[in-house]
Amino acid sequence: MKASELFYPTLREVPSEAEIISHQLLLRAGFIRRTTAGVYSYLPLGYRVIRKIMQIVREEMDRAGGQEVLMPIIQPKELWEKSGRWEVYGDEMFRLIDRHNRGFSLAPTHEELITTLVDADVHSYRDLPLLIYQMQNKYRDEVRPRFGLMRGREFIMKDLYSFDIDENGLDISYHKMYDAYKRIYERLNLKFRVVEADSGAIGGNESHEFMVLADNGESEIAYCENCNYAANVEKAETILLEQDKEDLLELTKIHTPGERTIQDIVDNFNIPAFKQIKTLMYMADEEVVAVILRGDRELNEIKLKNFLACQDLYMADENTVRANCGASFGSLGPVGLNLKVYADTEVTAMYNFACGANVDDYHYINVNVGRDFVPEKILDLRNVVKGDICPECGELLDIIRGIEVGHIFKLGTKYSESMEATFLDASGQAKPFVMGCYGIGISRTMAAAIEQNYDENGIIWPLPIAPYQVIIVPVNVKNAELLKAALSLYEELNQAGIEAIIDDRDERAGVKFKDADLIGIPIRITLGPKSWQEKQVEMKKRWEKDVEFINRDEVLAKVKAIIY
RNA sequence: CGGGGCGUGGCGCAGUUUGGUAGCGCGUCUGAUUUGGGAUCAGAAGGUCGCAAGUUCGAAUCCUGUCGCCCCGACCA
Repeated sequence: MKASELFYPTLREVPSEAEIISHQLLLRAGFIRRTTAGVYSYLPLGYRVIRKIMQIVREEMDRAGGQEVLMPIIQPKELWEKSGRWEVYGDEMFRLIDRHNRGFSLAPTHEELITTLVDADVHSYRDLPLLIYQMQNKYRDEVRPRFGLMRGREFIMKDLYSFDIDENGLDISYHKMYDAYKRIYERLNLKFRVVEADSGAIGGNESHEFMVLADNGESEIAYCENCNYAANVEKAETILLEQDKEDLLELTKIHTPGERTIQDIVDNFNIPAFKQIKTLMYMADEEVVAVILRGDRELNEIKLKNFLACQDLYMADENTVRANCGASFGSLGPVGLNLKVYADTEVTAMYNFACGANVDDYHYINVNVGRDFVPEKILDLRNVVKGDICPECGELLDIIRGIEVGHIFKLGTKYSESMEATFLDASGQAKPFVMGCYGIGISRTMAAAIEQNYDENGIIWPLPIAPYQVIIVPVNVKNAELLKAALSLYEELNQAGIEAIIDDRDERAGVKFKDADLIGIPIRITLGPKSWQEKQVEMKKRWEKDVEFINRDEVLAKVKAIIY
């Protein structure tokens, strides 16, 4: 491709809408343009990257036995009513109405449709297993789209759905996908980690997320260097260390006027946070419940929600709190509380701690579990932190950040049951398909690749997904001999199947270098007047600082050596 | 949905408090001089100031409404 003909409008300044690096660079380098909130056009360079990612994903899906299909994005309301998700999805789902006043969704995912589709034509266990996938736009009316491609309202996803006879079959399909996903991220040349995940609203039990590691990733990953344990902090567990027992002191109520936070009590009563208890009030559907944690811990709402198996979970407002406890936020505690109290496991290892007294401006000290109150249930409810104990091996956990680019679930029969999708097994019995679902955010992967690979000059594309592999820069196109030499080199690379750009624009060298760095082409070949007299060119790898002078005739071989 | 902010040429912004000929930098076009890390000089094009309805002799500026966008939070692949 000739740069003079390529549509890649680069920007010198950072558009004000872009907050994170991938968004800024994608805009500046002319890869994408915003159409409306959370919706983007992919320009030629951006779309090339998308296609490369798709191609790698496609090859690995096919290798694992997947079959690609294309399904509608516009889907009838009835489909979603059948599974119950017309309600469940709420405002997250784009909805539209046709001229006959019929309701439709812009599909956020395709479980309903694929299940219906397979059910219509697959009737026998002999036709299973079946692995069907699609790559296309999906829609989610995010409350707040942000971070460019990272959290769009329209995004490109690959989703594969597996249909099996039973749990054993699902295990096999699941592990095929697990392996395929690892291959994909290895081939994309991204640093990633596979983590145990909460399966969330989609349902099912086993679930893994594939995280591209990046310092400003949205997800936190707890991992163990020692044993490979890795889990999303939403899911990560830890082990309770045995504590020395203490003699139980007498429960005492103290006056704490104006003290509302854990930190207040730390500051003014010299009671460390780990000797206090934090009491949180939640509305679980219609029921008010209390949750207690060590004072310096954070509640993991997902763990709580999963345990309570409720539809809605949110923090109770002040009126509710006062009505149920007789005091406001700063003075809550489990003692004498007439509500179900769910206690984090760690609380059982605490003695003589402080907490609110359910009377404004009063706290208890020397509170003890069992003697002063009895929790409804003791369970793991907190977020793990750096330094917690690995649940697998007992070493210490660390926390790193990542971007979720892939997620695999075992769905079981959740959708096949609600959609009444069955096959006949060997004994002639109708059975629901046992399903799995396996997603990769294609457009998000593009953004994640940048978050992991950039410098102050721009993007540094991993070779497998770079829009072009080589950029040839004749320093001065008015120098006819130089331009001719550059063009001949360009032809040679093209013939050899190397994807190259030649920057034949009549621009100053500095401009060309800046643009080449910005768009992140991995290999730059520069032809300058001086070295060309020796028939030499300059080769620079985008991810390295120094340049190498090589003979013109070596270029193809050297480039191939880097690429393959 | 709660809180905060912004809509002025392609991009980044000033001008709005106190109404009076719409500005700056970058980019774009023309010419000259330049030519290895976003050149210099000279000239030029390009804006219904988000939209609508008001107040006024006069509105980017004041009032009302409306749309869009951004940030923080709750939510999420």
